[in-house]
Amino acid sequence: MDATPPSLLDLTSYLLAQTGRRARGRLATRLAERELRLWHLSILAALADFGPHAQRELAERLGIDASDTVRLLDELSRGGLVERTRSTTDRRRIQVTLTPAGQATLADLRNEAAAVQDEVLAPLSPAERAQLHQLLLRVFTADRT
Amino acid sequence: MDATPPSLLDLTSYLLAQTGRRARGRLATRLAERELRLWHLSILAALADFGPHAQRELAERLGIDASDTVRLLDELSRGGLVERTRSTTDRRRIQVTLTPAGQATLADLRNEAAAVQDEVLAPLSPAERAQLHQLLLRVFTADRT
DNA sequence: CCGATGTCAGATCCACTGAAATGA
DNA sequence: CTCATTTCAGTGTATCTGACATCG
Repeated sequence: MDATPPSLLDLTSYLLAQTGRRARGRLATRLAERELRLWHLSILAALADFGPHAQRELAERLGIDASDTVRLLDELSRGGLVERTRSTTDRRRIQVTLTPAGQATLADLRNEAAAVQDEVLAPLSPAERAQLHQLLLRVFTADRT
Repeated sequence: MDATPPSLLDLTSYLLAQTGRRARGRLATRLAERELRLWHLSILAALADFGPHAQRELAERLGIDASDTVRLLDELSRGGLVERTRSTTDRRRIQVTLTPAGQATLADLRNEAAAVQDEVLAPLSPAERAQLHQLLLRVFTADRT
């Protein structure tokens, strides 16, 4: 009596939304144990991958509202994971850099994410997971208008 | 300067969450023009696929909180899309049935959903879409604990 | 046990302020 | 050189959603 309506299962977009929601939820739960949320992970990853950013650049890259970025960085810097230093050339800008502690937690969080992924994708073989990944990647990148 | 961090793109769960969020958002936008939301579609679909439900059954089947179900049904019945009738055998239960108007809008919403899906999955060939659908379906059904 | 109401936390979005840079 | 405009960080807030707690 808890079967999902077949007409919804026929919609790929429904499956996408639901499975995405679950993956999101599971990862969020794990991050919550460290008092972090998904955006924190995204920010740390962006800093690790691309080096220091101005706050505005971070917001733009990740598609977060600038005002929310401020608050997320407040939390990260309170935990000592990032450092804010005012730019000398343009005193409006604030450069955000990843601290060693930030790098360490990022490595941790990546492990958590990998673990969640193993749970969620458990029913698929390694080859199928790779396939799914490639398909999603194409859908995702095409949509970056 | 707006590229997503590669270390996030490596996470299938990240792609899943993001593409899911977008699909969700797009569909929600379309439904909003009809003053409806995603859960409304789910409820109508469940009633069409499985016939009348008690409210509790609907909540369980769709994984919605029971308290939210009440409010969603309030809105649907205000629009004349569903009907609530108290069960004669168990007077605590309320049977929810789909009205003809509900069936009509459901058909409409399915078209909208199909259109959104075409947008989102545009970069994939028909064969690839089918592949993606199958993979997601397995992930989804396995997770119905 | 079921339907219904109230409420709370999280996320997203939007408007605004003040400081600093830029350009006519 | 001055004034208007734009850019940036930061604050405040409205809204929506999902989850929970409780009541009849």
